Amino acid sequence: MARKSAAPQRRTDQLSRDTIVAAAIDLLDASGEDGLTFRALSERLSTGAGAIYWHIANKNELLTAACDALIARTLTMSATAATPEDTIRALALNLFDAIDAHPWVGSALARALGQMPMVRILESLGRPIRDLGVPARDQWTTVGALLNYILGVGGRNAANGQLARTQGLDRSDFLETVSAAWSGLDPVAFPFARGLAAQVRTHDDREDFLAGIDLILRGIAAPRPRRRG
Amino acid sequence: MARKSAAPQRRTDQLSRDTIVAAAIDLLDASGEDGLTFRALSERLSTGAGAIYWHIANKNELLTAACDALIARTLTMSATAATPEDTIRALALNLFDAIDAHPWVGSALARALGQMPMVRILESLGRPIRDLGVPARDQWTTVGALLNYILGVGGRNAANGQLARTQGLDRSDFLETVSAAWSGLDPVAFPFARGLAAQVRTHDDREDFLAGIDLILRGIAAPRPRRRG
DNA sequence: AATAGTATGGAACGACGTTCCATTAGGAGC
DNA sequence: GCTCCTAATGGAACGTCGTTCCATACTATT
Repeated sequence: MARKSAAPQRRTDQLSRDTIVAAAIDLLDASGEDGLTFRALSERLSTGAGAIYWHIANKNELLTAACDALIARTLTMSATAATPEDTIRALALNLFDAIDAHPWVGSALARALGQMPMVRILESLGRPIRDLGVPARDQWTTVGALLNYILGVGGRNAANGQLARTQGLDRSDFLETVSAAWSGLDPVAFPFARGLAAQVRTHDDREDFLAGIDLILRGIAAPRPRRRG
Repeated sequence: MARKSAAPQRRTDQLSRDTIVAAAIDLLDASGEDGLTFRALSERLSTGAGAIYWHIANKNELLTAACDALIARTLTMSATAATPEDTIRALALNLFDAIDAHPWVGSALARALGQMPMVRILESLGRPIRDLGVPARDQWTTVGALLNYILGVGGRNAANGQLARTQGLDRSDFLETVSAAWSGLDPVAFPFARGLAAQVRTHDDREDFLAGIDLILRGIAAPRPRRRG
């Protein structure tokens, strides 16, 4: 007896949130931010968009979940080091490497404001910050400063990855272009940027990131000026 | 004599890049990042998408141009203050206020890597950093740290604005939700975040931002440890 | 066997960025 | 004056996206 349409073949294994998140991470790693679409996801999981939406509210939630899975994996690697400073340094470097390897994490983090992935990072930074002797009333701003710095670097890294993918030029080509552009800036209006053009070509992102962390750590250690009132 | 189709009525005034950028800024301010579409832009300028594309390469370039116009306007307001520290503080606060008033600038900045708006900020930070006595070899990382911190805050602000617009809840509602969520976290796994839940509700973004700038300034002023090698 | 709730796969909708194209105004050369 | 050429315009059309909808099929529970 003929049905109205051919019956769609059903899967035997159940689809699950974790399966979907794992597939999303694969897609993001393979094709960048733009690679995560419900069509590509459907094909990869041999299903339809509707089935995915049964487990996931929307794309943003999926992106945050993928980001959280990766951040959680990254943070569990970070053990405590000899000093609180070294713990923070190691933690920050682990995050940098993770974001560098998966640039989409940078932009996903920025959109996951008070949610799990950020909370995890906050928590991991919290203990060493307390161990540094930062008084309770300063802990909020201190961890915030570190977090914002890391987010800033992460966001830049995400933009870098996105640019490289869409423009099709690799990192050194891009840096060469920027360096040349800065060299050609008006020397009266932009003397400082002109002077930095050479470093655009030769700098090392990872070293610079760590130098920034060290700078902030020095700021944390420095005595605070007396408050007003 | 009848033509194939009604002749489209032509404008007498010329469309220009500046006109388009100005209209884009209006749309972004009025309706957020998602408010800038070529359809809305076409309607506002009483033209078609094709005419806009004659002056602008693509949406990303338009967004960067809008961002640059606003950043340029913001930075020209910033005069030099009594001390280099105060100059940096004033500059950073001007940027914060601009991003706070126009949240889309935060995410536009992140995507405009080596381009004009970033160069402008870099340049404005460069002079006071030199005046602080930062040696030439450290200026790159120093200005980078400040820039990344500002970008991080900007990105968070952008996400905030986007969230508020799409979810339809205002800032205090959102903070209340986050604070409640953090209070409900597992006290064993997340003691630090739990302890910060109250501050989520009561903190002041602008003050915290300035506290972060001060922290970094203290780090800049602190003596650097001797290098290896 | 009947039913209710859970889960699936794919079609359809509306909106977006971008491309294409027919058309027009304005000036240069004659 | 007229013709050409180019800069510019306005809107239709294309392909893709996130999301919604719905007919269908499994799986317990009665």
